Amino acid sequence: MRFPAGSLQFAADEYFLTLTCCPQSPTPVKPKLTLKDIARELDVSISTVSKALKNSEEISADTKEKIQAFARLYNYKPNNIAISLKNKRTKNIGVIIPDIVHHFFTTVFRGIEKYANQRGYNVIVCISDESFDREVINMELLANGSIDGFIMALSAETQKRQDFNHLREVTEQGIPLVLFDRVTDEIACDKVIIDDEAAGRDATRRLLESGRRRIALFTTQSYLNVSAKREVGYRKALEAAGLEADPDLILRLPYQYEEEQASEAFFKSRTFDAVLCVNEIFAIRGMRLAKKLGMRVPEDVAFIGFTDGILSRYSTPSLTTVDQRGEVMGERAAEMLIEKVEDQFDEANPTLYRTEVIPVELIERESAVLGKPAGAAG
Amino acid sequence: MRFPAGSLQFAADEYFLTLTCCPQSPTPVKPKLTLKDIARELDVSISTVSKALKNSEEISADTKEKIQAFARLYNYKPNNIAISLKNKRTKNIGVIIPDIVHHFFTTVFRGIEKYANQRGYNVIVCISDESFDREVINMELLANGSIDGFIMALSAETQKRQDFNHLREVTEQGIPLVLFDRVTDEIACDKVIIDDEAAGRDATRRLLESGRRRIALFTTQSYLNVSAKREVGYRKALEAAGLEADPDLILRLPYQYEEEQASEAFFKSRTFDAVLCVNEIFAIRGMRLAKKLGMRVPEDVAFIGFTDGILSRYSTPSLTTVDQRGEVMGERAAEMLIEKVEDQFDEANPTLYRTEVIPVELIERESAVLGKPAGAAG
DNA sequence: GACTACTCCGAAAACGGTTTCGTGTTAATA
DNA sequence: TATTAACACGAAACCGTTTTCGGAGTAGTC
Repeated sequence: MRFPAGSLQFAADEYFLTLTCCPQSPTPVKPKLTLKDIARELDVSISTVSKALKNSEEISADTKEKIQAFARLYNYKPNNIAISLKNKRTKNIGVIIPDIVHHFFTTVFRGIEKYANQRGYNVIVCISDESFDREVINMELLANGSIDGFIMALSAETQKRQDFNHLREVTEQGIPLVLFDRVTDEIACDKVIIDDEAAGRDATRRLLESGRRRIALFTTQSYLNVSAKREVGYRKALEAAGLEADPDLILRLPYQYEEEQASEAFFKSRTFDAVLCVNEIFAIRGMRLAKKLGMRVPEDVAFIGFTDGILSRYSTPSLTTVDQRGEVMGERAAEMLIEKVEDQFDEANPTLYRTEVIPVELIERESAVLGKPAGAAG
Repeated sequence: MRFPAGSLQFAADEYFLTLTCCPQSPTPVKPKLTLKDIARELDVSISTVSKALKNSEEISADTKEKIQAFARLYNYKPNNIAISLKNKRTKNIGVIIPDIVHHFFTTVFRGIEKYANQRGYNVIVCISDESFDREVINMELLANGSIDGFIMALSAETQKRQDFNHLREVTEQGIPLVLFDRVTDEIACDKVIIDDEAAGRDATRRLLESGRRRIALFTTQSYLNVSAKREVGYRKALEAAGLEADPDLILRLPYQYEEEQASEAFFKSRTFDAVLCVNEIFAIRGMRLAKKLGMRVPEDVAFIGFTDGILSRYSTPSLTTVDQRGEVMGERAAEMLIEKVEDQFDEANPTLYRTEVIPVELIERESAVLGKPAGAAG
């Protein structure tokens, strides 16, 4: 069956009689149309079809119209995979994060997805689950052509091991990489972070300014570099106020702890009037425990956390917290990555690697009443 | 530069001297090795290399060893895109969800990612953001070869419109589809759901059994079919207890509401001793308001929510809630999808579509003390 | 009538693999 | 010594695009 050349009418049924192959699925499948199919039906060459569909000057108006009409009628869509192979770019970006249930990563992810999607990119996610091996495996898998670039935050285990060969390999292959939040100096690439030290310092300073004097710190094991930096800021703020950091007031908890023994003992054996927590959950659990032990929040003890998640907003009292601006981080990371990716295809412009610091914001709620910041010296 | 045939030693530096092209990036890039490169270096044909690397019987032990050693040394990894094009399968699955920040979807997603990854599949996520258009656009984009199948939950707007042509198109093309949670009868495909009606009924019954008599319902606009089903269950439980559902005790809130006026008015003008909420946030906000208005939870008013998220666990009082088993749903959805995908490549076995109902679990915490379930008639 | 110029289109290579089939070489067999 | 089978490998098609290049046909010019 052939269509008369020049005719612009096609009978849909007829056409699919030729294409529909043996119905093997519950519903007979319409196989996807290819350039070859169109070329065959319209008695032209594949190259002509390809050019006509991109409105090339090379093709006559008549032929273009005919081909375009046919393509539209049968809803032709080019095969992404073939285009990827040909162009050596996939319009996919790989995202590797330690955990998706953690609110902060979720918001970063949303920022990435939002921006990438808007630029016509898709996002392939892998969750390392804080495991070095899964991070490596997933990266290697994706690096073999599936993606144009990576955005990632290092797993806890990777940070503990300080082994970054998988990252090095990827960058050496010329695959753009953007690290966010959990980054390392060992790898030269674009980075998006917040100034954790400044955030820790400012939060502590605001507590001091509001009259608190004995400020405790609830933090994680120190190999998580963001926690370590927040602790440095905490110490600096105390020093600046002429106070000494009391090691007794620092409680180091496992990243995901369940029992409350350690913290309860801590509460009972120390006196303090404020707590800085390196994340939301530590803060919520701390507040709960404080209330259980008869302290009032914020009157007796004030709490400041990190991560403006759902818990901060809805807890009672609601949590004063450092908003890490996850969504903004995600958007910026995606923007930096896509810029690098698209530069690759232009020319050789040796743009240097940048580290962007996203300004954080202290959101004041009920768990710590701070008043106006004093002496906001840059 | 050639390697002496039969030699198993290769000098890495030498080799890359030939491959390294003009250093155009900050660090000179090592281009990825292809079969062609190996063939050229080892003076064999591309087909021989391909076969040797898959340990084909056709190739002599000597040659295989030589080729495999070379490939290992230079860390050859086949190009995923090329394989996808050839095999017409990508080992990617597309996931389209309305929202990633919502805890329930996050856990489902984790279940999907976990199972898929374990089976060697990657996950491409698109967020519809509850928008019909974004759902359609993303689906069409991915359907053109990027993925082997879809897992999705319908956006709110899609459910409101009842327009499912984009789903129909995809299934007609023979692309496997699994719907979860927010599903529709209009489309024939695999589905994974919980029995929302039974969950609503059982939660209500348990409240009745614990002595509550005036049970309110906090729900969303009714076009979200899961909410509607939970409401049906709620009504049936009341009927079964010989009570009538009081329309005055049903509060319908916008899906994402901010002001608390409506709810506060509701609290002040009605008397009730329990509340069933169709999600976690409604419950948390309800409890907060109740406490603010001087009611004790659970003594004066008990709360049961849906979704066992982070809020349920950490709120004060912690929330008694229906665990929707997001992770299990995700795993099962992925399992069903991959089964369908891989069946396609075997033979034509017209497996019918299944709807799997994941049993839910009522997690009893502080906000509603229920005691043992009475008369657990199946 | 020969030359050029332009229009319109097709052949073919390329992307990086897989796979079928054919073929040259060697060794075993009659 | 001729026949055959097994072995080891290569040529080529294929997946679905893009793109370069060349060529056929027509028209215009002198």
